[in-house]
Amino acid sequence: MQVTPEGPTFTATARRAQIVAATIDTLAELGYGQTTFARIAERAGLSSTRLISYHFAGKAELMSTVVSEIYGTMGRFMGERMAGRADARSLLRVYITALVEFIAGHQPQMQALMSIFLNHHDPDDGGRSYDAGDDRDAIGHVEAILRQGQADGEFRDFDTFVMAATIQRSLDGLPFLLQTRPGLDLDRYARELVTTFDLATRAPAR
Amino acid sequence: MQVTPEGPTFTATARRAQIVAATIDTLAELGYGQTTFARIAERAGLSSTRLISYHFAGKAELMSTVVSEIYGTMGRFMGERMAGRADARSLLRVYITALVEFIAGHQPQMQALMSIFLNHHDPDDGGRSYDAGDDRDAIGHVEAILRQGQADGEFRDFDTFVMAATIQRSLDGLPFLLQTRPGLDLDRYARELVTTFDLATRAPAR
Amino acid sequence: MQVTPEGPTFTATARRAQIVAATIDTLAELGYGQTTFARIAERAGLSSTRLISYHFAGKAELMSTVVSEIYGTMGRFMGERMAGRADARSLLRVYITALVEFIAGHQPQMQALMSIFLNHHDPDDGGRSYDAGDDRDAIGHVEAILRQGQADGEFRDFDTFVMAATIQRSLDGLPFLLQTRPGLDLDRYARELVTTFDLATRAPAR
Amino acid sequence: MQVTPEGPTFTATARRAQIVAATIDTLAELGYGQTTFARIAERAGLSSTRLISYHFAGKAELMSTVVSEIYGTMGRFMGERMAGRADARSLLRVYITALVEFIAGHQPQMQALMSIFLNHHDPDDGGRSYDAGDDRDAIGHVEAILRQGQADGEFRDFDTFVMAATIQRSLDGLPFLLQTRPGLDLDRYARELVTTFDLATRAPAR
DNA sequence: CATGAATGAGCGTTCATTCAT
DNA sequence: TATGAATGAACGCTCATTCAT
Repeated sequence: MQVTPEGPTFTATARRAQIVAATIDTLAELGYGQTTFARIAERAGLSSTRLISYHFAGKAELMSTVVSEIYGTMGRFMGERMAGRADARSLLRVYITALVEFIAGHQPQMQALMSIFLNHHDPDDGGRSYDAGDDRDAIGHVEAILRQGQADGEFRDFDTFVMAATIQRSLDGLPFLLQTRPGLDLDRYARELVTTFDLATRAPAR
Repeated sequence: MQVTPEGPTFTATARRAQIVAATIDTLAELGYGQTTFARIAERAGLSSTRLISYHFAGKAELMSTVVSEIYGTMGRFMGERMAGRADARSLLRVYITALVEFIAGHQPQMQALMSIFLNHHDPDDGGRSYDAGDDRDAIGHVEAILRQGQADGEFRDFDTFVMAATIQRSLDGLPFLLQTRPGLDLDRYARELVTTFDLATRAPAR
Repeated sequence: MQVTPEGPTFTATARRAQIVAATIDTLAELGYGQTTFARIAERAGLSSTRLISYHFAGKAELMSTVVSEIYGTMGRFMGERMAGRADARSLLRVYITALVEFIAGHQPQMQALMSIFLNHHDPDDGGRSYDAGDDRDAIGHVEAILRQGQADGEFRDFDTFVMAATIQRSLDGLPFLLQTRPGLDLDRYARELVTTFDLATRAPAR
Repeated sequence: MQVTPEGPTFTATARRAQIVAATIDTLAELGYGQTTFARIAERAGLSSTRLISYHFAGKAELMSTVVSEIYGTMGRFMGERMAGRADARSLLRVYITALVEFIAGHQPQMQALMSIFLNHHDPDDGGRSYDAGDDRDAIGHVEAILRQGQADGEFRDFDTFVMAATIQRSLDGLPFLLQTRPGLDLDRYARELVTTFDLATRAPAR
């Protein structure tokens, strides 16, 4: 007799993934305000919203699942790209280039994230949005690179927090730019950002 | 005999201003999704939501009034600060410094704007948000400065659109940063940005 | 010193007439349900609905004024046309012909009447509509003619109430017919009705 | 294995029927203007108006369901009664007799129909009421009988449209008459109408 | 005679969620 | 695992009317 380990069934996992995908599309297309269980169910081809309530404890859990899922994918992608880099200038260049590439390839996901960050106020969390917590991670990551560069003498002396926030913002803004300019040349965009922040960060020649 | 031109009464103007102010506060504090007539009325101390419907044709008109009001204030402020500047480096420096100052002094307004831009999809406008149209103006303004700098030989050869968007994003992000770090030194923040974008834009010494 | 007799001012009378006219147009065009003080005021070019409340005790009084006004006009018109007729066949013929003419010349008024009859339930009157009371008058008038015709031997023996109601309904229906068939030949319509009810009512030849 | 075709559940059908019935009663008793979801729910004994919104897409769908339902019942009734009749005089006689009987037995339904026709302006349909479309059907049906009678030489030469409209109006008016005279003898009413329109339509003896 | 301001009640509709299988 | 049925609360908005001048 075989002991089946406890855990979500295959079917359940698939359903959850399907619902998450439909939620991302709805968020990207209609915005947070219009993203209702009814519209998600319609897009996912579900017979009723009941299935969403069944698989997720509530709207909050659904949204945080969406966020986790996207961050997971992004984290794995970035980890692969940045592996084996050592010096800060390379790390920063690769960070920017890779993130532009990821964002370009995951536009709906990025728009979904933005929608959630700016709108989903969790009442149990004192009304705080996700933004504060989650975006700090990204900024922290960049800031670590910048600090290393300064320690190694590669970068000039600037406020690492301000610079990290500026870099992160320039990347986060890409989805909005793409909305206005769908034909934007992304390689060029990455190269321009790399050059801009290379000039802004590097230590002056002696 | 004086002909008094038709127009809104003093009382009406005051009420509208009061409602707009309460709307901005609510948007900043609770986000667009939670900004309902009931909550606005409560914050403004109105007896019922009916007074909002009385003074504004609908939620859309209220929101666009909020946007116009804030943009008006900001435009006047920036106009005063930038008057008399001629060279691009000065203009850019003053633009960044002044906008940081304005944003720091109008945090709720800025958060209200962001809330509206990202959530208020006008169904009559094909579901488009305000963002596309209005933010382009700000980017266009910065881009004009950058182009002038390149034409005058002050700035190096970069993509003015990408650079303008990057600068604008670094400024737009301030409210979020302040939310996380309320004690942020704004003078320093402005100085860091000025330095960063001065290094990133200026023509190399020959 | 002249003693001005008590009573409505000229201005007031004019305003009331203006409001009544706008009400009739609105009723005819949009139906009772859409006939609100706001829409009446708009059509009458009034600055606010307050003027209607000022001149009429309420919606009920406004509506009953509309009814009275139209019935007054119609009564005077019919009275003139039927004067001098003595025999029932002539009276019936003239009644039908004249009423068709009046209705054709007062379509908005007729549609307004229908709207009110079918929709304006007066809660103080036990929810009764105008219909019962007012339409009985018209039927009563026709019935009197029919009774006279039977007494004089001109008409055959039929139920005068049923016949009167049938005749009145055929006339009341004209506005709806005109709505569907704007080009309807009214002279022909009147002649057809006259023939129809002449055949239906007259005593058989001996 | 039996494939059960998709479709409304038994429970859902019952609920819809219950709501439709309550709607008809409310329309008949209070008129269209007072027929709100709240009053319908109250009459149907529903816990909230939400149940109506749950089973019908909106007020428009509810009203058109009411109309369809009544027309369906009426159509089936009339079809049965008129089956097997061939000559126009018989058809007309049966049509009048059967419709009087049906109307007498379905007074609330008839009043509900009238309420809807005269008040439910569909904004998506250019503000047109149901009246134009649906009542034309009834007139068209009668007109066909009249044309046949003329072609067969049974009826004299009259305008079939005017005559059909007159006949239909005399029948449609029955609910209002019954409101004023609840004790009206319906058999007699039908006989009087049959005689009236027989005299009015039949070809003169040669 | 006129009017701007204000109001409570009610409208149809949509929301996320729960109940009962 | 899935689903139809039901629900109370809240939404933006419109109603006729009243207040105060």
